[in-house]
Amino acid sequence: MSPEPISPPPRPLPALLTGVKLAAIEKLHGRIAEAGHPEIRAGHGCVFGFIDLDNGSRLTDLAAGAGLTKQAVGEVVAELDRLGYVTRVPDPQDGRAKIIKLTDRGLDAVIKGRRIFEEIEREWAEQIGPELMASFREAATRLAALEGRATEAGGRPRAA
Amino acid sequence: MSPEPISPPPRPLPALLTGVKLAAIEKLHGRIAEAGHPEIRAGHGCVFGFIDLDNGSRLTDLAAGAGLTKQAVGEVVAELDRLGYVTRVPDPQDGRAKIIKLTDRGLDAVIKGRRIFEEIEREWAEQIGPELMASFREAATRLAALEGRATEAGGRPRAA
DNA sequence: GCAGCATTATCAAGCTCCCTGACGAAAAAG
DNA sequence: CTTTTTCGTCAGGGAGCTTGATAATGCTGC
Repeated sequence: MSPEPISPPPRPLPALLTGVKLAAIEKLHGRIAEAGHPEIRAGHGCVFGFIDLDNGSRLTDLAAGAGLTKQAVGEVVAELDRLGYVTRVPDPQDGRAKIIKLTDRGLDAVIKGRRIFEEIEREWAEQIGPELMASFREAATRLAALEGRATEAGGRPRAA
Repeated sequence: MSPEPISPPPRPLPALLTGVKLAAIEKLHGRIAEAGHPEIRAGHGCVFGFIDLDNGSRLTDLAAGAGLTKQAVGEVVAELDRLGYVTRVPDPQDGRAKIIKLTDRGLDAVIKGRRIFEEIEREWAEQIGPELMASFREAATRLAALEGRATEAGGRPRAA
């Protein structure tokens, strides 16, 4: 008797999700570069994804939202400041804090980024059907909520 | 008049997928540790996920499958060797190559890992409904295929 | 049979991203 | 006023992956 081959492997779900996620991020950055913001990298999402568009945010709040440390987000903010996407102004209410606010350029990038996300989802919906795409989004939302990872922050930094 | 608030943000799909993926990986590693393999880390997937269970694989093939460089995978293989999950034997057909083969312990880990993945999917199906879960998987599969990322490898390492 | 090129695995160095730890300044609590 | 907490930042480190270089071996054409 042969050693009873154990293959074939089932498709691991995490691998599929990684593929989809990477594809989305690739598309986003390609198009956002074309749209006039070639310097934006994936790592900037911890700021763009959580900043208050109207009033700005404090570093601590950005870090909590993204589920990263203040140091990590602080470095990203410093870079975005250098690139002209955000400014840091002292908080008039609190001498320790600084308010991180989007510049016009930064706001433009965020708005375009959101539009591109919607665009990508629309394209995918055309390819696999709107109902399936809607199910995909709903399932992802519910599973993420189930596991206590509503947005992308779990609570503590990188809580593995 | 106020500056016309632009919020609220839509839920970004990549963030949701990241959450789901992280949750799955967390669960997997927690349970695989309980199942007798506490040393296994997420990074080991580039070997366990692509190795030929029956005949073993060459480093080059593992790297190609995982979409990483041979150096990166080589380091993981060295660690798994140290831990007793794989062995490296010279390829009788090719003096340059070595065949990386799972030990009994390694095979046990892979099989248990697969079972746990199935288990997690089953649990999720109970929580959100089998039809929705099936749709989720189907959509993920088709989207990953669409974007040329069938498994998790895109071709070249980290092709961003 | 041998020269030239491709391929295998590995060594070395570096980069990116994120963490822990420690700190001065300011606010909040007592 | 003193103590404790919070805010942002500086410093250092580690994990994970990259590019570059190298020795040994295989393959192909002559």
